[in-house]
Amino acid sequence: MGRLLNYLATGLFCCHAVYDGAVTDVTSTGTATTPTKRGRGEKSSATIYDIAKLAGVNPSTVSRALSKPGRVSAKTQKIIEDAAAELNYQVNPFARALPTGRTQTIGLIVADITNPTFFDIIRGAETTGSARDYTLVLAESAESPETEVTAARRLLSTVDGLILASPRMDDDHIRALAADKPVAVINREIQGVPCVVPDVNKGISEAVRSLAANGHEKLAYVAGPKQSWMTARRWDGVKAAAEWSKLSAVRLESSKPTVDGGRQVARDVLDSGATAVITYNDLLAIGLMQELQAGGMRVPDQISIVGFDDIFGADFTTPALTTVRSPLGECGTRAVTILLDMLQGQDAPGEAVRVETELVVRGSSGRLLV
Amino acid sequence: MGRLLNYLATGLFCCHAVYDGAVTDVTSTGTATTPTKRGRGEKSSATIYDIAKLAGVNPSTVSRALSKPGRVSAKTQKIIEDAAAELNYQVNPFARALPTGRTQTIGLIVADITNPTFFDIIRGAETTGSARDYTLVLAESAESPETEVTAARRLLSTVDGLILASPRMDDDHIRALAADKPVAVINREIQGVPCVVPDVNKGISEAVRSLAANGHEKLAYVAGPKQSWMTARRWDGVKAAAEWSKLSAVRLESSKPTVDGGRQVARDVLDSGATAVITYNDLLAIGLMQELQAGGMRVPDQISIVGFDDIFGADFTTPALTTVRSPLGECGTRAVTILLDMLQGQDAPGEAVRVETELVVRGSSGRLLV
DNA sequence: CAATTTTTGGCAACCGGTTGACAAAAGTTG
DNA sequence: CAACTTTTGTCAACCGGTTGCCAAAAATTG
Repeated sequence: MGRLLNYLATGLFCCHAVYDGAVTDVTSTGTATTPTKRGRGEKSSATIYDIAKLAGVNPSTVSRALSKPGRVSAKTQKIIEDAAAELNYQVNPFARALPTGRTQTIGLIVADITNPTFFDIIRGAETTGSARDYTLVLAESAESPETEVTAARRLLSTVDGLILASPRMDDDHIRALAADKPVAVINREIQGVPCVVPDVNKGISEAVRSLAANGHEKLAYVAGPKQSWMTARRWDGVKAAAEWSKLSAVRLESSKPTVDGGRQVARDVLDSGATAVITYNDLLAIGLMQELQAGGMRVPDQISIVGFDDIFGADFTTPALTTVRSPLGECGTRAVTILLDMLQGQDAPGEAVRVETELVVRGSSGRLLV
Repeated sequence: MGRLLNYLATGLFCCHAVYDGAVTDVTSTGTATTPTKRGRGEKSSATIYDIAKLAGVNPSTVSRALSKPGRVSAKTQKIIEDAAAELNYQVNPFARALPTGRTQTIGLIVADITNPTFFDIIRGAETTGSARDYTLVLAESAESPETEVTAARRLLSTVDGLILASPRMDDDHIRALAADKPVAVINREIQGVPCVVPDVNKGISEAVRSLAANGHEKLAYVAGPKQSWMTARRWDGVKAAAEWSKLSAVRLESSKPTVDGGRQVARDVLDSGATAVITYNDLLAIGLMQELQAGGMRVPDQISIVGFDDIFGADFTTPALTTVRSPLGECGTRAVTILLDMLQGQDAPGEAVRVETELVVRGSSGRLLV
């Protein structure tokens, strides 16, 4: 890498283009009145100067007509809009961002693009953003707090606001970011920063109650990454619910929150003597179930398994996975809504927004047959 | 939506920020010598003018030092770099893009972000792009040719080059795009446009040969979407391989290339009398297998199922899915490489780049027990 | 050491929008 | 109909880089 490329941004962007009209024919290669061409020979698109010339007004009037509703008379407005449509005008986002700093984009940082947990968050955020004409910029932190901080800093200079999904960095870093621009956090609660968190208690209570009703007495919780705020919340929930239902609960650690991590923890699960397991996420549950079945255990006859999140593929397994569903899509939607409202000058919600979790009963949990 | 928002881009971006040094401390909130502040009160970052002042040179010299290797003397270069490091300088991508048109980004259009088939392509493209200091911009077409064309046009104005993964639009549209800026296509072959396509024949031959060896005589192929170029290639491959192995092959249509579509086609599969099925993709295979098992069929004893692509989750099923793996990650990598080479003035490869497919044997295919 | 070539840095214009200040035009009111 | 207020459009500066052109400085050559 060149010595100076240090200063360049790199990475992965993705953009679902929504377009609600105004362009008559995207396929046409040339227009009747050719707009200004760029020196480098590419056919560039029309500018507000082209429109101004065609409409017989000043460029700044065009700018106002196109972005300040009500600032120009209806008559001029019409003329300009027609000219814009005729020239097939599209704003140059760079030119707009340069003086204003506004980019019509919001950032979203996730730990791992390929982790299905985040799909729904991304989807929800994207959809909600699109509906309000915002583009979502998503960065990956590769599960590393340092990378996450760097990515967040980098992103913050390019976007109007930032969403952190299951952040791994510490509270102070997040507050520092929030001091610069609007920030919303998903899956973690931080004083002074707007947060959207699934309220795990309802789903966990349902799960534990269901397990108790099926004759289980000893419960194991397979934890996720230590830095994850959620892994602690879920364990708290499990402990509390188990106490309430008079079950014993033990916490086991996993090496990583993946299918592989689930396989590796199978030994510990067996050793613990638990007949029911709740895991930090679905991937762990799937790996665990595979390994247990490979070792001859019957699910759910001998051991019940309950996952967390209800990710894509949770119903591919046999038996299909019982899981506590987090409404991840809704989290994404809520976070974007909060952020955009803040950008429009509204206050952030005083305390964390809670969304409900619920138990999805499938085949991997049930009555204990001894 | 406002009357003028027509002119705005909306959507979803994602960006994995890679950073290879130069910034000493991303966490520091204030620097010793405060750079220019923006009117709106945000702490904005240093500009080349700040650097120029600090280094005692002209801004244009700073610009050259930072982007034209070898244009300034080593001594000045050093002074400027030090000043840049001290001020924690980062280029303003908008300011750079405005005069040059170069954005250091490439576009990638996929049919559906949540379709796991594309994960590996995205990952591969992202990784390769990052390594060469390019940002990937990804757009979703929602499986619609029209949306795809619109998204492509929109994107093309913002990126330096475009990658189309499994495009649904027709050849002429793609050629029109390619006339404007560098374009590379994945999963489809188009004369005159650089393409990266998995060579399905090897993988399919292996699959069919393996099925024949296991005593199967009648084979069904469950096709994907009509517009998909690949669905035809795969059927061609299956037909040819079946003929070679003296199997009979029948083509069945699916309503959509999803788990649900797979479930729906189960009836037709049974009616066809085939004892082995190859599907257009893994999702179809998984749905089909679920439905057949639900109906009491034993896989693979009574019917063998082979999917396509080897997506995330293909091994969640019981039995795990046998599938023809497309090296999707490699496709992404290759496409980006071609594109970046073109951007550096190299010629596009004269004909399609082929990557190998291979059979991954898991539990869902095997000997027919009658 | 003068003449010539090459290297290096500065000037100024430009990319395509936005926006504060201001004046002309239009509308209101007494 | 004059005086005053409001609406509407123009001017010009600015955002932060890039780059062609030119002259000063340095290096090379005779």
